[in-house]
Amino acid sequence: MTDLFQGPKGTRDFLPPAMAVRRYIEDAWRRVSIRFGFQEVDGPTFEPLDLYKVKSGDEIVSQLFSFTDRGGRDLALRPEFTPTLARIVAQFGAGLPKPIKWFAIPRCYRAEQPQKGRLREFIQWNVDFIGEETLTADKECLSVCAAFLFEMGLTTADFVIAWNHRDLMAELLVALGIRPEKLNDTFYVLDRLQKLNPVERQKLLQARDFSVSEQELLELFAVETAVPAGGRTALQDRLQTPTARTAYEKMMQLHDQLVPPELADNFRWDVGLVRGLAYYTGFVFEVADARGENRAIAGGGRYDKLIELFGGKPTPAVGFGMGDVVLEILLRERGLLPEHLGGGPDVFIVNASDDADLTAQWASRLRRSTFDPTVRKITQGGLRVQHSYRATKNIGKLLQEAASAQARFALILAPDELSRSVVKWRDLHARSETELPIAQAETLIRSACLEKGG
RNA sequence: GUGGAUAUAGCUCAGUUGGCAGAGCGCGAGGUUGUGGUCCUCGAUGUCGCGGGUUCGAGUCCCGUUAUCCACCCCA
Repeated sequence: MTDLFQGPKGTRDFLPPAMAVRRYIEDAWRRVSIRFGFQEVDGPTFEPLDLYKVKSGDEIVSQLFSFTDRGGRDLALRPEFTPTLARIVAQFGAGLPKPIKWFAIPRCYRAEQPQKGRLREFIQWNVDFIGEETLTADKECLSVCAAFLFEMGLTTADFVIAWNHRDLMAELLVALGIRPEKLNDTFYVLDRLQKLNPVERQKLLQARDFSVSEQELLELFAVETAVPAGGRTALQDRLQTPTARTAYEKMMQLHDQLVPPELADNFRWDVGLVRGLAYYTGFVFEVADARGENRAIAGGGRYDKLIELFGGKPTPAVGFGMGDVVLEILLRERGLLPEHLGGGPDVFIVNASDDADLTAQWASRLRRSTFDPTVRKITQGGLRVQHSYRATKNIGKLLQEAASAQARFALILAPDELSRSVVKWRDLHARSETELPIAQAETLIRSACLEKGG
C-alpha cells in the first residue's frame, strides 16, 4: 500500500463505471456534432512549444507541460485544440471545400492547480466552423452547443450564455471616454470588476492609473453587467455622443442577430466578458451554470487571424470548447446521469449441466457475427454473451449473478431439459420463462434480443 | 505558485483523557441436489499516507513531507 504509485496530480483513472460516464458524454458530443454536419478530426497530443507561445496568451503558456526531445526540440502537451486545428487548416485548408466544419474530442493538458472542475488532464469537445465570415457560423456554433446541453437534459433554467464583442466593445469604450491606450487595462479590469467589492474596485482602478472620469465609467460597468436587450439602464443614459449611441446600437443589433430563438431568455451581452485567449478577434462567448455555482461550462469565439498567422491563407473561423470535468459535475448535480450506463449482456448463460463445455459452445455460437463481403458490412451482429466462472451449479446463485450483471435474458442449460432437447429461456426483467427446442434456439434467441431493443 | 481542511480495509467512515485495529457496504466460500438484487454462516484484506520526534506505550500529541479536496489567479 505504502509503496504503491499514485496517478500524477490532477489526473483520473477511469474504472468501468467512470469510463461509462465518459463514453456517455463523448458519444453525445459526437452524435450532436455529426447531426449538425461537422466531421471529426484529431491531431497530435503534443506540438512545438512555439505553437502556443505565438498567440495563446501568457496564462496558457504558464500552464504548459513542456519538454525537450533528444533532438533539442521544445515541445508541449496540448493545452487546447485550437492551435492544432489552425495549424492543420493552414497546411491543408487550401484544398478543402469550404466551409470547413470540424469537431474534435481531444485530451488536453494544463499544469495548473487541480480544484473543483479543473484538472491537469481533461477531455475537451471542440466545434469549429472555418471559412465563413458571416454570423451564420457564429450562430450555428451557439446552436450546436445549446443542442448538446438540451440533449443531456439541461434546460434554459440550468445555464446562461454570456457574449461580448471585443472590437465593438473597444469602440464603445472609446466613445464613452476611455483613452485608446488604456483599452488593454480596461479589458483586464472589466473582467474582474464585478467580482470585487467597492473598496477593492477602487484599489484596482487606481493601481491601473485610470482618470477620474474613466473610473466613474468603469464603476458603472462593474455594477451593471450582463445588460438585457431593450431594458433602459444607467449605461444607456451615458450615451451622450452620436458615436457612443452608434456603437451601442451596433452591439444591440448584433445581439438580435446572434441570439438563437430557443435561447432568447438566457443569452446576454456581458460587458465583463473578455476571455484570456489572445487569438480571439471579435465575438466571444461563455456558457455558465445559471446557479452561478460552477466554473464555465464552455467558451469560444472568433479567431479570424489565427490561420494566416500560422502561414495559411486569411481564413475567418469561429468555434468553442467544452470540457468534460465541469460538465460531468453539472450533470451529476442535476441528477441527469442515467443509472446503469454501459448496460449488461444480452444473454447470460446459466450452465447447471454436467457438461462444462456447453457454456463455451453456446457462447461462441451466439457471439458470432456475419460479415457479407459483397456489401462489405456486418449483416448480423454478434450478441453480448456472459457466463459465470464459478464452479457452482446452483441455478439460484447463477441467476443472481446474471441479474447483478444486468443481463436481459438467461439461457439455462440443465440436465432435465437437455435430455428433452430443449433449453430454458428466461426474461430477467419480466421474470418469465419458456422452453426453446435446441434446434431452433439460436434463431429464436437472436430475434428475441433484437426485439428487445438491440 | 499562495492559503485552509483532510489522510485508518477495495469504498464510505468510527475510533473516548495516549493502553489488544473496528463497523457498514463491497469482495470470496458456503447454507436448499433446479430459479433472482432478500436472508443466514464463515472468510480474506491494514507497517493507521510517508519520515522523524515526545512517551514505558502513539491511529491519537509535536515537527517535516507527499497526496487529495476547497479557495485565490485564470479558465474547458
